[in-house]
Amino acid sequence: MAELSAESGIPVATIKYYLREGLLPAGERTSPNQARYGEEHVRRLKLIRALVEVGGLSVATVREVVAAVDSDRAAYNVLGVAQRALTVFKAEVPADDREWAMGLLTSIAKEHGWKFGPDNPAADLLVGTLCTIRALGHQALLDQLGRYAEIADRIAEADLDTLEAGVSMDRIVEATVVGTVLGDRLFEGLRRLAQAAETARRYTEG
Amino acid sequence: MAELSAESGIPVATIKYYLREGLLPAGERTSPNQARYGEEHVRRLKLIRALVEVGGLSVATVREVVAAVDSDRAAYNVLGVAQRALTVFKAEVPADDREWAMGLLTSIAKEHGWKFGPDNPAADLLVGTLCTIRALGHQALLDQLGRYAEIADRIAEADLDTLEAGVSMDRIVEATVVGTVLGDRLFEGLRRLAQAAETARRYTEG
DNA sequence: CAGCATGGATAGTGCTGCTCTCCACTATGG
DNA sequence: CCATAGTGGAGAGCAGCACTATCCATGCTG
Repeated sequence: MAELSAESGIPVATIKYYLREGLLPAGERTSPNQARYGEEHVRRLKLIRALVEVGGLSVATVREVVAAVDSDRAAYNVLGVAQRALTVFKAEVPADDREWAMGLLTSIAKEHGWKFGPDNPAADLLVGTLCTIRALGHQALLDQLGRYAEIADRIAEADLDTLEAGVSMDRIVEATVVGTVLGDRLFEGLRRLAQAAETARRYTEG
Repeated sequence: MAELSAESGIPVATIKYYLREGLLPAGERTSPNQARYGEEHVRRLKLIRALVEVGGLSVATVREVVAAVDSDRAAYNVLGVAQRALTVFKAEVPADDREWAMGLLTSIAKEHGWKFGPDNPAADLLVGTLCTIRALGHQALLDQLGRYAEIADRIAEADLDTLEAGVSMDRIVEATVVGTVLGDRLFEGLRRLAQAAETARRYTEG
């Protein structure tokens, strides 16, 4: 275990904590008080740290995510499982606001051929966010929703191409998770830089 | 204050806490133990809750953000101030990894005409995220970076159009903050739905 | 066989975001 | 004029989270 700690740079106490919390599978036992840890444990630890430090996920969420990574090796519907664990909207909004947002979202979805059930967490996030934006009175942002949706289609294409491109089947689940969590952060950063550049482009010669 | 609490749905104790923490400006005093709160206080409370609950910001970050909203009414360089408060990457990466990521980012930035200083928080976020993705061995995601950057340019255009469209000058700072924080969440949701749709499109008839 | 490391369990720590209690004071209804 | 309830303000308290430290029986190692 000291070796695993040295390799990953994570304190032994923290590794024990992750073991307890079920984020990291137990090592292969060689005796009642000895266990062997392999490459996959190092890999898993890196994934955990990435999700926690970069992705900002809670330990509880990471547990769900790695459970999905471990169980659903059928790759089929991976995205759904990952999304269910990763996307949550906790604040609550009035029912009639929800209805309005749902209507808006449904019309957008129809335009883009998106389908979702009533319990879809991404739809829930969107409905909540839309309501919040409206409550704050930023109509202009809502007016652009269609345009943003169009761009989202572009991104999704790129996302799926990424998965198809270079990922072996036994890592596709992990790639999906990384692509979702780190992909969000990546895009956040790119958007910020692009915003700054666009601002400069528009207002610099003034 | 009871009135303010009723109007906003936030407990009095919490409002006091926000006052103490400097998120909410003090009300107009009418006597040593009485103050009047106006429309702008309700508005500010809504903003705080939106940033905390939907945006997931910490109280400390919200303090910085509202400080920016209050001070920099010159609209000029608002984005920079908002970005500085909103974008942080805390995990650390080895110096040579950083260098590699910086090189990659610089070449992308050159292609897109993006400019940034060495202390730019968005660049920092990107460098850290790129290093993490590489450490996890997801090369495919890095290969798509140029494509993502292109899409980021599209989004930034939409973002700036949003600001120019319907926002009066005295709210442009708030609109920037909302557009950044809630805009990220909004886009997250759209991306998820689009991903699900794209997945269905590609793999359904199988 | 001495001594240190191991897996495992339990308790403790520091931080965050409230929440509760107390206080001196004052607006207000009777 | 006075009892009551509500106010702004300050301090302590509390629950949850992500660790971190301590302890222990065991067993491997020089």
